[in-house]
Amino acid sequence: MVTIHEVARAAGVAPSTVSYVISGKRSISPKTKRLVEESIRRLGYHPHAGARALASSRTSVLALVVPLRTDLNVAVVMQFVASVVKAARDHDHDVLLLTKDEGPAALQRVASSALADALIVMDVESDDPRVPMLLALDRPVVLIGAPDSPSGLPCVDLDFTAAGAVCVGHLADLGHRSIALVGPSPAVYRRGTSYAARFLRGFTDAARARRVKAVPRSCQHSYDAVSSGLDELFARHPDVTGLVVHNEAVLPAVLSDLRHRGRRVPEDVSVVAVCPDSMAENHPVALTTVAIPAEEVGALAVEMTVRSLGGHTSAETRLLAPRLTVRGSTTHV
Amino acid sequence: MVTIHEVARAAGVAPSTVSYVISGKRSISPKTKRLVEESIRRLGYHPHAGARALASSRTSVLALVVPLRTDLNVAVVMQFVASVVKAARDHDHDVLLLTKDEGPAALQRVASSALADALIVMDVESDDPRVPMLLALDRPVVLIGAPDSPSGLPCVDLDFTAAGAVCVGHLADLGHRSIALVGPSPAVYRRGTSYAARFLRGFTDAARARRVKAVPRSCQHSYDAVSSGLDELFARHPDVTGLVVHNEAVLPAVLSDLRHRGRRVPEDVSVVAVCPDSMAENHPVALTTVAIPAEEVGALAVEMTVRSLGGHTSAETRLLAPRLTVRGSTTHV
DNA sequence: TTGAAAGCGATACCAC
DNA sequence: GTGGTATCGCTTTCAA
Repeated sequence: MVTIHEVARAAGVAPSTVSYVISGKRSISPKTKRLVEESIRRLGYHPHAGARALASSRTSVLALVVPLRTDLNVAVVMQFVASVVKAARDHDHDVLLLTKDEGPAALQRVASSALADALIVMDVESDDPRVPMLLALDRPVVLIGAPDSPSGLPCVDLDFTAAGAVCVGHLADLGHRSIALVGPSPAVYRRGTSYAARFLRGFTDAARARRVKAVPRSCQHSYDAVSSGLDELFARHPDVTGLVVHNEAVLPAVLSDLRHRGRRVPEDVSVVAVCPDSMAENHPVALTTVAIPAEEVGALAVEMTVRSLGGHTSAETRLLAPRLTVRGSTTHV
Repeated sequence: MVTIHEVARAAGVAPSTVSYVISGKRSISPKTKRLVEESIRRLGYHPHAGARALASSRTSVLALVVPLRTDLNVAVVMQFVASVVKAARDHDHDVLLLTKDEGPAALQRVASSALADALIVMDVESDDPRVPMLLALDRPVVLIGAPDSPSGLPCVDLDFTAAGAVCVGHLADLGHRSIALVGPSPAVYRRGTSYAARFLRGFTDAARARRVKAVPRSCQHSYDAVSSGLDELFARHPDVTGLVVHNEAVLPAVLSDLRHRGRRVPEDVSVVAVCPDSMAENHPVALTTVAIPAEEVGALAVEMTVRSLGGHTSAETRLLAPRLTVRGSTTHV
C-alpha cells in the first residue's frame, strides 16, 4: 500500500505537506505542489479511506436508504438511485446502499459506526417511525418524500398533492366529469406511503373543487388485478371517461386491457400517467404525463445533504412543482 | 461518540478484552463476556468503521458496480442489486454502489483507498476492458456475467447460451419451424454485452442443430421501434410462429402489438420470455419463461466474494442451468 | 483468561 | 511556506 509517507519521501517533503497539497487547506509554493502531485501520480497514491475517516471524522460517504421491494415502482426507484449516485460523485462522495427492510437499527448502526457522513432516506411514510430516530442521529439527514410531520428534517420531493390536482385539472378542463384514479397497490396505501397519500388527497380535493366525480382505486400489479379492477370500475361507474394512472408498473396492463374491452385511448377514455417522462413514449399511444422528476429530486437531495455537511443548517422542505406534458392520450369529451 | 475505551471502563475490563469479546478471537470467561456485552448494549456502542478498517485492513464493505443505464433492463438490474445487498448483509457486509460509467478509474480508486474489501462487477462485456485492471487489483473480484476470457476471474451468471438453446428447444418441440428472437437493444449488442452475445449464440446454434429457421433481431425500447420491428419481421418472414423475447422492457409492447395486428398468443404465435419469474403473470397471457435467477446469482456472487475474502482462492466460473416454466403463452403449431 | 501498548495512515495543530 | 508530532479508535502481539 502506498502511504502518505512514501509520497512525502519521494517528493522530499513532510507528510503534512502532502496532506495540505491534497486538501488545499493552506497555500503551497508552486514548486512543491508540482513535486508532490508528480509523486502522487507516479506512485498511484490514494489516501486510505479509513485513516482519513479516523483523523478527520469525515468519510465522504452518503448512505442511501431505498425500498427494494417489488410492489413499488422499481424503474422509478432505480432512477432515483442513479441520480443520487451521480450527484454524490459530482460532490466527491460515494454512496452506501441500505435497504429499508433492514429497519431503523441499520440507520443507527451506519450513523454510529461512522460508515457514512449523512443519510438520504427514500420511501418515507406519512407517519414514519424512523423520523424520531433520524432526528436523534447526530448526522445530517435528508428525506426523499414528505412525512406529515418532518419535525425539522429537510425533505425533497415532487409536490404530489399539486400533481394530483394538475391531473384532475387537465381532465376537467377537457370536459371530463367523472375521473378515476388507478393508484399504487393496496399495500402501499396501507403502510401510509407518503407520496401515495398526498397524491390521493390532491386528486380528491381538486375533484371536489372542480365539481367532478372522483373514483379512487388502488391496484395490484398482476394483469388479473388490473383487469378485474377495471371491470368493477366501469361496471359501477360507467360514466368514467378520464383515467389518472399513478402506478407505472401497471401502465402497460391498463392500456392493453382498455383496448381489449374496446375503449379507445383517447377517443373513449383519456389517460394521464404519473411517471418519468422517459416512459411516456413506450406505449401504443404517447402518454400525457405529469413527470416524476427523479433526476432533479435526487440531485437536489444530494445538494442539500452536502450543504448540511458544510455546516449550513437549513431544514427546508422543497416540493417541486408538477409539470404536465400533453401528448396523445388525452382529449376533450 | 462511544469508544471502546468507555465500554471497557464501564465493564471494568481492558479495551483489548472488549475487542476480543466482539470478534470472538479468543476465549473469554462467561462473566466478563456478559459484563462487556451488557455495557455495549447499554452504551449503544458501535465500533468506528474507519478505525477498524485502519487497524485490521478490513472494511466489511463490498463494492458493487452496476450499469445504471436506461437501455437496460432496469427491473432486472434492480433485482440483482437487491439480492446482493441482502446477501451482503447476511454476511455482515455493507454495499458501496458504483456505476459503470465512472469507468475503470473508479474501481482503482475504491480498491486502492481501501473503501471496500472486494468488488462485484455487473454488466460484463465479452471483451471487457476492465478485466486486466481488475486482475491487477490486489482485491477479490467476482463478475456477474462472463467475458470471453475471464483470465482467472470468478464469474457467476445464468448460462445464457443454454438458455437460448432451451427456448429454441421448447418451441421446436412444439413443432415450430421458424423462430424469431426479439433481443436487447442494438446498443447492448454493439458494446458486446456478454449475456446478449451468449444468448444469441445459444439461440442460433440450437436452431441450426434442430434444423429450424432462426431470425434474430435487436430491439429498442420505444413502442414504435417494437411495432416497426415486428412489421419488418413478419413481412420478411411470414412463416414465423415462435417468438423468443430476451428483453423484458419491451415485453408489454410486443404482446400489445401482436394483439393489435391480430396475432393471438399462443394460438397464432407462441412466445417464450426470458425474464424473472415474478414478471410472468403481469401480462394478459401468463408467459412461458426461462427465468433469470437474479436472486440466486446475486447471493452466489456474494458468497464467492466472501469466501475469497476468507482466503479461499477458487477462480471458478459458475453458470446456472436455465429453468423453463411452461405457462400459457406457448403451444404446438 | 486478561492487560498493556505498539501500530494502522491519515489530519491538523503548534512551531519555526 | 514548511515540518514535526499528537491524535483519531481500533486490532493484535507480547507479556503476565
